[in-house]
Amino acid sequence: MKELNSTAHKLLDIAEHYTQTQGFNAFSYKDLQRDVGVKTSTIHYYFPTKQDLALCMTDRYVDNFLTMLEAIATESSSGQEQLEGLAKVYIRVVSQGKFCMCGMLAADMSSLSDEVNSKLSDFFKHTEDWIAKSIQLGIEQKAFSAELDPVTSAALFLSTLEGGMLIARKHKRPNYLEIVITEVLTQFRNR
Amino acid sequence: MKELNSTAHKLLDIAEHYTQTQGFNAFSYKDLQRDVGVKTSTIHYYFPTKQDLALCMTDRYVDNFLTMLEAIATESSSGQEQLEGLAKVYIRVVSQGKFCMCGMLAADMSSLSDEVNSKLSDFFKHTEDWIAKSIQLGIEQKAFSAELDPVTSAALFLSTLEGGMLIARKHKRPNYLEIVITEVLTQFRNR
DNA sequence: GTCTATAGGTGGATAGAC
DNA sequence: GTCTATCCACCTATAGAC
Repeated sequence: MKELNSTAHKLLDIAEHYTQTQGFNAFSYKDLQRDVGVKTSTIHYYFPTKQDLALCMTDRYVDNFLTMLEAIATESSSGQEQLEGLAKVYIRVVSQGKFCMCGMLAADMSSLSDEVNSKLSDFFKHTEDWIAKSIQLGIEQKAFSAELDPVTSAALFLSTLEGGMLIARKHKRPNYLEIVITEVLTQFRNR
Repeated sequence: MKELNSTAHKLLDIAEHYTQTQGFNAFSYKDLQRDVGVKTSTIHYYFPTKQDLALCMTDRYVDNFLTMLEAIATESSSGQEQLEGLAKVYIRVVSQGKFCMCGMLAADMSSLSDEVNSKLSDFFKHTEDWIAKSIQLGIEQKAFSAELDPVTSAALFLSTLEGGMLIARKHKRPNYLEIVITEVLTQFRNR
């Protein structure tokens, strides 16, 4: 990833916020101009096309997200607590009325370049791999059922996060996501 | 719901297709003009604003969906088979490269009127109620664990469908959705 | 690096003839 | 009910001055 100056980062911040709250096709360079205080021509200086913006935004987001996953895994040595740590992040996002940025871009995938789409697929794969490791750890620690297949269960957990988030946001009820996560974790323990 | 003539239905068909494949903000009246073969002014005759289009589209979709749910419940007297029947529908949709129309509109909720948003919330609530009934039935039939809470598990199942669909479509791998559904149903049996 | 100015296209939407 | 013609606001994007 390139080095970006403060203006570029502010632009990405706002673009990311719009993407998570409204979708990639629901904001314009004019919106960024209003919110950041630089003209649209300046925005084009940093991100010549909106596809470039999407690419940088995705790069930065995925980078930060993967760093955060590492931090959660370092902070907690319990597989179950790692999943709960990840869940907490999703719950906080939805309580701000936002959706997962990559989830939103996945919905808007037809508007995005192959390059961005490929990075989105990687995002889901990496996150799933991280979840699978935590589940594997949880099984070894006897917190989760030995019957679980870590890979399949990781797909289920991630699907639950994304889908629960989509519906919780629609209902404006962050607690909805909390409930479905609690339920899937309970089933991981008792299967 | 109003009675709509053949042209209006064709327009809704195409609008629905665009919504499920690209999102509500990613198609225009010009796209409908090209695909249906009537001028944009004619489309405005049927749907004066794009919000009106969204409303009619949602009404028709939800109507058809709830009818389909009734049909599935009638066809199959097994709770587990009812859930599998619903799952099959979602798998077919994702195998066509589409997302759940209400799921997509839920992502685009900031662009939609309160009326449409309220209908979307109802869609998820009704579908969840239907799922809860099937789970309750499955418990009575000893197919699902007696430990399950039907309401909570229904929220989990619906979240899994929506999230699994979002990710499966991103990966262009309908089988992904099939796997997560199989997993959640397995956990319903063994909890 | 940020600006003014503007091009060229597309968005949703309307008036009025047939 | 469908058309032609058109409006105007907005969109992404560029040229060129500072």
